[in-house]
Amino acid sequence: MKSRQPALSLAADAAPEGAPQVRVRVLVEAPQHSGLTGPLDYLAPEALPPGTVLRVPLGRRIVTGVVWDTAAAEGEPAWADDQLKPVVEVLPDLPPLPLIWRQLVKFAATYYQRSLGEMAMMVLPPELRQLDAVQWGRRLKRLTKALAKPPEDSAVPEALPEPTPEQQAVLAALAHPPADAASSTYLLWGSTGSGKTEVYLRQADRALQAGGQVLLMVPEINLTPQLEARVAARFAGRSIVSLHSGLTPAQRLRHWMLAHLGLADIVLGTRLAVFTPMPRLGLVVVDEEHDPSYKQQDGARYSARDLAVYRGQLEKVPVLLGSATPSLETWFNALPQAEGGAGRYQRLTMPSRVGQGSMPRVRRLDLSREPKPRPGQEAPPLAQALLDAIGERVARGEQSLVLLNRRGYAPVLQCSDCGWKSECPQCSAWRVFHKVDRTLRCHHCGLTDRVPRACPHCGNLDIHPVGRGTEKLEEQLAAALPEARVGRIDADVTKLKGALEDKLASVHAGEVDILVGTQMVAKGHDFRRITLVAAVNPDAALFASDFRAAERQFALLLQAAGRAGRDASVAQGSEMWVQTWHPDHPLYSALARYDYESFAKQQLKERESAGLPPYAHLAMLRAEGKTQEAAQGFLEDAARLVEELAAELGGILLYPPVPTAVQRVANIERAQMLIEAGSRPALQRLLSRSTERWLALAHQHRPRGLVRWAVDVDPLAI
DNA sequence: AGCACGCCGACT
DNA sequence: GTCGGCGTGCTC
Repeated sequence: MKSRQPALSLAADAAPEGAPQVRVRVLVEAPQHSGLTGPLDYLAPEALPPGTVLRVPLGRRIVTGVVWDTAAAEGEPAWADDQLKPVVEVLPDLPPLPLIWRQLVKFAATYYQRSLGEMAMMVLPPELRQLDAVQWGRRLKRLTKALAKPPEDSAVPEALPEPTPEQQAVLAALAHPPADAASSTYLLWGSTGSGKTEVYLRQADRALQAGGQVLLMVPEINLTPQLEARVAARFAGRSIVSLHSGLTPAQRLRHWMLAHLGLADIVLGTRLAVFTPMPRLGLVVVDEEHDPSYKQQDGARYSARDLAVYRGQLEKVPVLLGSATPSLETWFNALPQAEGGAGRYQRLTMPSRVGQGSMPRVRRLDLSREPKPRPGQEAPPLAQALLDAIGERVARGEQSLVLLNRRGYAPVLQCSDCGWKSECPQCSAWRVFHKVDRTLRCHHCGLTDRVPRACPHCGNLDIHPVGRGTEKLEEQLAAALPEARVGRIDADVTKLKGALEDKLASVHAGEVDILVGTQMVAKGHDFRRITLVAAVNPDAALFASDFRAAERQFALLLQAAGRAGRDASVAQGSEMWVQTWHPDHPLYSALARYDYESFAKQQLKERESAGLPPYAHLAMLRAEGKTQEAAQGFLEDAARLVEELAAELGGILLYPPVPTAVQRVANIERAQMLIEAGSRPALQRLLSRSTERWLALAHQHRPRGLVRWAVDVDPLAI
């Protein structure tokens, strides 16, 4: 039996004569609602430099922490020495996290309204937070032993392609930035296939030659194996590490440590890599900077692209943002002031495709002119003309890519007699019919059941699918074009490890004539033999309530179009088909001309008149509760609590709370309240003064059924 | 978040 | 009589 003593004497007893004397302030993992927002005081036997990673007692456990600073902030009530617990141990031979890392963490915590401790610990490799000093020592020993082995140096450096005139111009501009440049953040605006990657690689080479490290960020690493391969081939003699959530915890720790020690030359990673300490950082590249995956969608909702820009300024190193369809924020920042933009970034342009490849011709297919199917007759899977065009390509041995952004066989199942629909019992959403395994699956909470034989409501045997997803499209195409080999790639196929690679390999090997897929296939993959891309149902985005839907859709369609015609020999006849009820919509006409610039101009005009980003700054206060009233009740009180402050700051609008698009997920009701501000500083001031009040308010609302709440700064969707 | 304490229902 | 449900509160 363990005898327990009062905590105070425990600390005093544990400290031997003359031992721990120095106070250190330590960040530990402590979520916002814990009330522990700043660093905690501990005693150490000697002064520990800021950034030191150590283990400290917290309550009844021992946790990992980071030394933040040494002096207590003024005005903060300091704890008495005899109330402090001693530091347990320091992780040996782990260099302190550098000043810039701490500045970045501080900025991110402040900007995204999270506690310092949460932010700091969240951006360290999860494995590091688990290890004590002994375990850490063992890991480090293994790491150094592996490094002692001489690197195999068998790689033959590949012959460099001659840069195109456009690439040369961009590289020259990067090499000689104007002396009066406002910043060293660049937007590399280059059409799909214009050779942006070659610019990244050459610029990376320059940074490496100058003794620097390179941080190369990509949206999703498993979707861009080709980039990884190219980097590896180009820099064969260099140490390249990857950082993303798909690594094992041990790998991730090892790669992070190599970067931190300055032993890795290139870090290729997803959004979490933006926080990797790199002592010799010389260049940051953010590929496909418009991609929504750069925004973290839970916990601390940071934008890795925006933090990369901030980090570049901190480190005084150039940041290269690359895209064919930049986010409107970035576009606005790169637009010269003379053209109504912010003129913050320097814009570099590469309009042409490398080699003889050209973008496919865009054909808008007007669905309103299609013959209506006779009653009782099922509509063809695609408009006849499109079906014919695909058929011709099958006959010629060319490949087609058909995009439909909906997984499963049918989005809902319905009873023809009583009208029952396959509603999810836990969410305000339909459960999707998956024919492959005959299940009904909720795409929000994951609830899965076998498809019922008969209607669960009235017993009728005739329950039928309504609408269609990729599974059904695959089936329909196979039936309509029996001579074609049809394949499918979506999140369901990819769930199995290695399945994506297998599937892609079979497409590349020419074993598939028609590839059906969701948006994930439109990203990144370099398909040489595809000469037709078709978007089957892209109209939904035209009228979505989300103000970013059009921007996203334009990027997606253009990216999809970029999948076709990569090979000069087939580029001539390649086509991008758009099946639409609104062929004259400005989005499609801009797409048909590959005119991002005028699309962006028109979108910016709309954003300006609607008071939306980049002309306004948004934050979303989100709440989850046991009932919708609980969630909305909190938001109403939250608004009331700060409306005076908002009025004082000026230019701030607090919108009424509303249920979220999918109101209930896993039996939790969700609501949100939009906050709009004319300036970023005003929004920041409001939020920083509000979060502490909301914290206390949330406490009062807990018994009333509030479950969770959070602030989302610069939300992607509203 | 963990992890305790604390006060009410069904079991060896 | 105890095991255990999760409500409330604290962690330098």
